[in-house]
Amino acid sequence: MRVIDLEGLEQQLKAHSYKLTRQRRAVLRVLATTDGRLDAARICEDARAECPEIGLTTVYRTLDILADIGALRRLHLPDGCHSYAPASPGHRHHLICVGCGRAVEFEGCDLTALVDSVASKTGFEVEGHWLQLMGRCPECQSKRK
Amino acid sequence: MRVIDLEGLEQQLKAHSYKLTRQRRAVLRVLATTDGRLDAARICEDARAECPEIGLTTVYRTLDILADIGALRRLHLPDGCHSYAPASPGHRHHLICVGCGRAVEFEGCDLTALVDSVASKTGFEVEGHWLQLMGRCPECQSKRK
DNA sequence: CCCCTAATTGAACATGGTTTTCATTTAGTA
DNA sequence: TACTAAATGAAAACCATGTTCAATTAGGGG
Repeated sequence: MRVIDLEGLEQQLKAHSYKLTRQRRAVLRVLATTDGRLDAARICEDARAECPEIGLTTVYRTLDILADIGALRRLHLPDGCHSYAPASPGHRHHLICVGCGRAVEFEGCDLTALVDSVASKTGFEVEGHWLQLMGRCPECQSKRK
Repeated sequence: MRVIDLEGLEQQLKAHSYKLTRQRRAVLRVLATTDGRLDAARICEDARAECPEIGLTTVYRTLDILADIGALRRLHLPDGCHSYAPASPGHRHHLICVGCGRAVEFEGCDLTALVDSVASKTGFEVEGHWLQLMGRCPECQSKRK
């Protein structure tokens, strides 16, 4: 199980002058300690272990905040949108397991050559890109036999 | 206005033994002749010029079929999912205008180095990737002044 | 340390896009 | 032309997400 920096997340919230409520703490803990697929409903369910009265509404609100301040990235999966994965600062992308939904960050994509060539061919101003790798994590590979 | 191969699309449907109905023809024509944003509601609206009785249900069903047989690709935009763009056979990606939603295909991404490096670092079997460029098309650039 | 106030919350309801249901129509074949 | 499975449209169901609003609470000022 991957553990990311729970305190760091709390600091980020405070830095943006958001209050640290029990509900938000619970959501952060789920994000910091899970490695599977994270949609709002699942996060809510897990968060109830620590904070039983939390509602879906609050989960959505918290996810929005975290995405705004860059602590979280929305993933778009083939079957739909809006799973979430914790995001480090900087330019990163995610590698997503098609078996279990686990998301791993990576960096070091270099698309400048591609972007330049496409921009000059089309006349577009390219403002950004969006890249995800899809694959199968080691656990799901062995489960498969 | 980009015009793609309408007859080709019809052939593809027949090749998969789908019937060529008036409704499907209308949807195909919209796909073949538009270059703007294509969500289901807009497609339905446009298709009514040729087939006034077509319903949204049928549009969704037709889009599903076309995505299944690879004639269409679902695009995921920042504000939501599920716009569609006609897809040529082969390995292509789309460059999408954040202003008007127009989508342009391109090819020639070469990610093998990246994929290999990420795969060996993470132990994942990488099965595929998904890349979209976001930018602003020439028209939307001039509109902006 | 406690009060105060603005921020936060949850329940219920609203919304919007997509899917399902089912009786009716139709494309393509015999 | 007749037949049959596929396709259709209207309506209803669905599901994820957003909004409203009265009640609660975090955290700074006193």
